[in-house]
Amino acid sequence: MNGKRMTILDVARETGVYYSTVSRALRNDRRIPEPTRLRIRLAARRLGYVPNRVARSLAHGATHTIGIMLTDMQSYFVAPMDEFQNFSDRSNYTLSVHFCSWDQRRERKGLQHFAEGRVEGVIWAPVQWEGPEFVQSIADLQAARIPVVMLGLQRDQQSVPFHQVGAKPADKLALGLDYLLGRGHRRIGIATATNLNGQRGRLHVERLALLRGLFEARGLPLLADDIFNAVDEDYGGFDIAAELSRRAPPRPTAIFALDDFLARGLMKGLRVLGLKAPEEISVLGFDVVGDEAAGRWPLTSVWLESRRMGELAVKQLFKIIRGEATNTPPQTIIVPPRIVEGGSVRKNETDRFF
Amino acid sequence: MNGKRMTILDVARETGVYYSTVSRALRNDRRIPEPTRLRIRLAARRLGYVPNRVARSLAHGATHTIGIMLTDMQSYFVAPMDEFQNFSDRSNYTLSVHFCSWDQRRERKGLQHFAEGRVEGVIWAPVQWEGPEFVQSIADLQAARIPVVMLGLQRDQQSVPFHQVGAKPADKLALGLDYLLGRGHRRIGIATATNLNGQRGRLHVERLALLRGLFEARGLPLLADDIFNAVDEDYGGFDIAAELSRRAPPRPTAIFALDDFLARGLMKGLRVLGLKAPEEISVLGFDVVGDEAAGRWPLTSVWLESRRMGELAVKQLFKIIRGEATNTPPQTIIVPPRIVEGGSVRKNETDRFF
DNA sequence: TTGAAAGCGCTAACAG
DNA sequence: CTGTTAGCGCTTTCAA
Repeated sequence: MNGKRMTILDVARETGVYYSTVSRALRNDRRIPEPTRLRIRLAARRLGYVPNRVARSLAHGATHTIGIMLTDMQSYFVAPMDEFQNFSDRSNYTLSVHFCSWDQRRERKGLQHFAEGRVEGVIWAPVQWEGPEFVQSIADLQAARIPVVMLGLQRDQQSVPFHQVGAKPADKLALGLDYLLGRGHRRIGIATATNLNGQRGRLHVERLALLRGLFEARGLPLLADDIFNAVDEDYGGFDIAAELSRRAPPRPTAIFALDDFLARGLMKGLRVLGLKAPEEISVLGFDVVGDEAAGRWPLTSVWLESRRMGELAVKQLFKIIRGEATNTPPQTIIVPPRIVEGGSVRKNETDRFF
Repeated sequence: MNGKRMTILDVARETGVYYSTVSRALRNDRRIPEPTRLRIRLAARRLGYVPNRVARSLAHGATHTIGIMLTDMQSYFVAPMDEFQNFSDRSNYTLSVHFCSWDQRRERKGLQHFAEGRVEGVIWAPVQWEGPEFVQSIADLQAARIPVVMLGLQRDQQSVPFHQVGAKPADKLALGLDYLLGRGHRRIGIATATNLNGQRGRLHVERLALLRGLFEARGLPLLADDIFNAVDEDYGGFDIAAELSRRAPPRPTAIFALDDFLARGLMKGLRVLGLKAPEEISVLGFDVVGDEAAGRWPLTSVWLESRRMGELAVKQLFKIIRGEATNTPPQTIIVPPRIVEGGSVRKNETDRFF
């Protein structure tokens, strides 16, 4: 149980060849004839040899690893992570993932760890785009000369020396609003949740402000009563649905729900409460997470495009790693907003029990 | 921008000391006098030196890294991950996380990667507890002599040579059922979702079967009509609430909801629909995720205990790593079930080990 | 306290 | 095709 770990030297001794021959055989070097290779591989297996990637990396100077730094373990990172995995699998790279739990100190430590571990690239969705920790993290990464692609966009877009991949909230909101206008809606309500704690609440504050501006810019009235501000973190959409069903017309003919949960909860709530969407009231979602393929929700919505962002980010990173793109100047890749129309509903549109 | 990376040799040259002195200074070796240390650190910073952990690991033979292999990025892993992080931070270890997306091949590849990267320990929540890939993964890990703690319990509990930390579904269900009986309920309904795809559906099938057995064992009748089987992945609890509100008494006085989502959706649905819980109907949740501290839900429930499991797992792993526990025989650490009433802890048995 | 030297396990350039 | 050798960047004895 406690024997020393095997090395290529042990395998060499066992097979009577020189250890560099073992090294070659194990890496399937075609210069070693097939039978010898096989013999060596077999011996390696038998001895329980496990290649040492630490030594390997040191020797040829490449770790074949990329670091992923994320704020937390949320569903919107699932699709991007999937893209990272697929792409790096194909390129024979592996991922090292860190979650900093929205803690900038942890984030910085993690990035340093990546640098010291000589990952060949980093994809980073930062906690914040400012502050001393942020600036320091950037300096660290630059000192370490590691290619970095940021997930998201910095507002002013000037001070970050790395590539960025993201979407502009204002563009997405404008697209959504104009979509509703295009469908003839003139009294549009907003479902939001500005009082929630943490990042989600902050996002809602930002979105509501932007949207207000867009209403104004279009000369569209926005009644205070038509802003539905949820306080239930998980089922706020339901409460809004209940509120709507209590209201007699005239009421908004459409609701722009400013996040995924809210939109879906609202949709479901309206259905359960007997208010027909979209006949009696339309719902437009925002940043809906998930794959179109799944098409689980008959919910028309401004798409989050997280998979697309992930894909673009990892592709860009590998471009840099492969030297196909100079690291300067850093590019800002803006993912255009898109509306996905619901209706591609799953079979069990009508829920049933048995 | 494209200069070579600095090494301790560069720092040594810059400061005029021998490179081993630099190595010592950088690791805060007290044999190097304070002023020299400072001078060296400053020079290192100035040159943009970043220590090379690959080389460091090779030299002293310890990577100070532990590998975490998880099935996917779900909320029930958030608390355990937090425990892993906290504990390894304190021990000056770092985490390398992999998600295999319920793909056993990916899982195995990832574990091999851990082995080749010489992680010092692995915490592993397996996709399945059987099958050739599983067996192979175990063999790999054993060959690599890596300490492993499994998250979860194998049903028969015999064939896995590693420590396991988990809870027994039957115990948890029994605790829940007896809790309801203790509160005087005699007609108890079940909210489940056996037809969902994937792991969640499978879990429901298992839970429903176990619970049926428990009803029988207690001579308790279980009406077919009182099994509410949701088909909506996200808002099934709502549909069940709607169904319940349609039913005139006599109806169940309590519903045992067999997962977190279902329970919370049901609870919220009942409230929105005007059925008072628990006055008119009681809801007992199961495997509710989250921190008691948050106490966000006034939902009495059999707790998932994921944080506790994470804590026990990482502690056990470090015990092995530190040699404080022999790796044989592997222990099975069973986390006792617990009911949390509306966010406050009810019962806390001492953990049993076998 | 610091310098010198021997590795850690492997890759890769160069001979043979 | 295979052996030889020189590192990769660092830690860690062992001297001095």
